[in-house]
Amino acid sequence: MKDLIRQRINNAVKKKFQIKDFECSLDVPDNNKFGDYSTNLAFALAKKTKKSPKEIAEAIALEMAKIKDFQKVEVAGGGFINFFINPAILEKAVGEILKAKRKYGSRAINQKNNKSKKQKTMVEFLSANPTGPMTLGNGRGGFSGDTLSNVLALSGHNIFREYYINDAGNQVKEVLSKSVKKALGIDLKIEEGEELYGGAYIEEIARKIKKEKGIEWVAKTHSRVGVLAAKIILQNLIKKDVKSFGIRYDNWLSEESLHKKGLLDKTWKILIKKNMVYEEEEAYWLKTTKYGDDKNRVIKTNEGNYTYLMGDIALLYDRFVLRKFDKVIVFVGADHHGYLGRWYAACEMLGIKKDRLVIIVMQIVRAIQSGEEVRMSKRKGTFITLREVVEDIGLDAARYFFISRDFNTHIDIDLDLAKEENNRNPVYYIQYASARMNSVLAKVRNHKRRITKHKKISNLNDQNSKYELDLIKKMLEWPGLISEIAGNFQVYKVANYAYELAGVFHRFYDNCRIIGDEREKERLLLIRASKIILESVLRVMGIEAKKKM
RNA sequence: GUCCCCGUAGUUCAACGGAUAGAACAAGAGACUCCUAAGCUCUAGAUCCAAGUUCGAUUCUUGGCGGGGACACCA
Repeated sequence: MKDLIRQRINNAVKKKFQIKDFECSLDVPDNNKFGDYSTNLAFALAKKTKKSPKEIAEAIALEMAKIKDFQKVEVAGGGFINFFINPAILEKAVGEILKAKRKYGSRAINQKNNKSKKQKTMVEFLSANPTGPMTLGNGRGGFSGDTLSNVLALSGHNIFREYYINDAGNQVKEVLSKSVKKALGIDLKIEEGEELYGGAYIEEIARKIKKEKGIEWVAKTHSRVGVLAAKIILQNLIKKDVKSFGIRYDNWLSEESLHKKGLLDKTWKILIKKNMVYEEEEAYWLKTTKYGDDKNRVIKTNEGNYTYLMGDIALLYDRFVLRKFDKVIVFVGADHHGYLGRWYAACEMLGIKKDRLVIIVMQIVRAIQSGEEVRMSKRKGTFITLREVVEDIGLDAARYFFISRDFNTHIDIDLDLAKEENNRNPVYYIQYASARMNSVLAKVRNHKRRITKHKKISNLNDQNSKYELDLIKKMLEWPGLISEIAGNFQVYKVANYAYELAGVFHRFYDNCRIIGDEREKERLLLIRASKIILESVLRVMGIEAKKKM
């Protein structure tokens, strides 16, 4: 719909002012008195043409009013052009929804003739360290990453979901090892200031390892204790939760596997060859400042070990060069924002255009309980697991909560309040709309056994169908929203849209009698269409479309 | 000290640089002989401060103030 109008605008501007290149907005105004769509193009063109916005707007409006897609084209507010869509167009659009069903809005429908290859896109999200259960904060990346993947898939990307397991570093090989040993009462040196993982889960894992391998093995083994513990955590805690939260992955990639394949050595040689490494104070440094980083980074320590950065670079090499992804999107927490510089620099060193790497930085999630922040620390064993929260408030509510917030905003969750106020979670408002749709359709099925088959809705006009029109217009925003989010990654807009869609549906439902009304046929079609859209939206968010409540 | 994010009704969140700053919850009022009242309708209530950019700034720039996070030869 939007594309269509934009095209019409371009034609009109070309005809009237001979201008091809210009930018202007095309929005759905908040207030429907300003039409179904609105543009500011007259302001944009005012400078170029040296005419007043009003003059320009009137000329364009006059031209566009000739097109029968519009019922009315108006100039208002000193130069805005407001378009009122002809209801006949809306009738047709509903037919398209009913025909396309769950594919409505996907690229397959929008661009049938586009044979260009799908973009091969990787989304890495969650990637919680295998040193403990997933915490509350992991919910943000987990659910948003999952949702973004769904949106991108719908918009025509070839999506590959990957979880990166940090199983090769100190945290696992040293800290986790020691933590397990300590839990088993094995004597070991703990340096001052060194913090180990604690809490019940460590004890449980320690017992399990002891049972499997024997205490002797644990006592005389070093890093492999941690590696084993990480494996157990990944298997018994993380993968299990991920599955029950409805999150899917195409691949679980272990950092250790990159080491074993010799990818770090290989990437190291490439960097040496490109003269990107220098030696100073017995360590090796990477010249990341050459590509915009604020300082150079150590890449091999004076003890001869690669730093974590080397692993990241090998990972970039693996994803872009070996596995040939066109684009890689990575979700990271705000505590990693300082790494962006070196990652982008590394990309350029490897000859990878840096816009192929998209890093989404999510702000921190904090938990408040009894008025105080709960400091999450796997080491102290004080943390709130994502599982606890999901069990408390339910998966749908938890998903909605995390998905519905912009990544740039900080989230404080008051746990007491969250439980108490859970029944006010917007997700129920949305699911209630779904339940109402299903309920009406079920009733019709029972009485008449068959829902009318024809797919055309007619006789729409402003007088008798304000609520119907509002519903249709909202439905038609869905395809545009998918492509918008595929471009700007603002996943929270899906959640907002779901809420708005439910809202126009509730108002329609309350104001328009369906069964027994003279417009019954039309309204049933509307319900079927809105069910298609709402279910599509909920599917993207991984939230159940309830049939009953 | 340097860097990143945030500051909007009492509270939680919206608003590609656009028109009268939207919702929800909390407060107050209203409507069911009819498809689910977890819904609908109405009332009251907000842009942290100061300059700048321009037809127009919650949005962009600069400087404050306030909150959060990051600044390792750890990961």
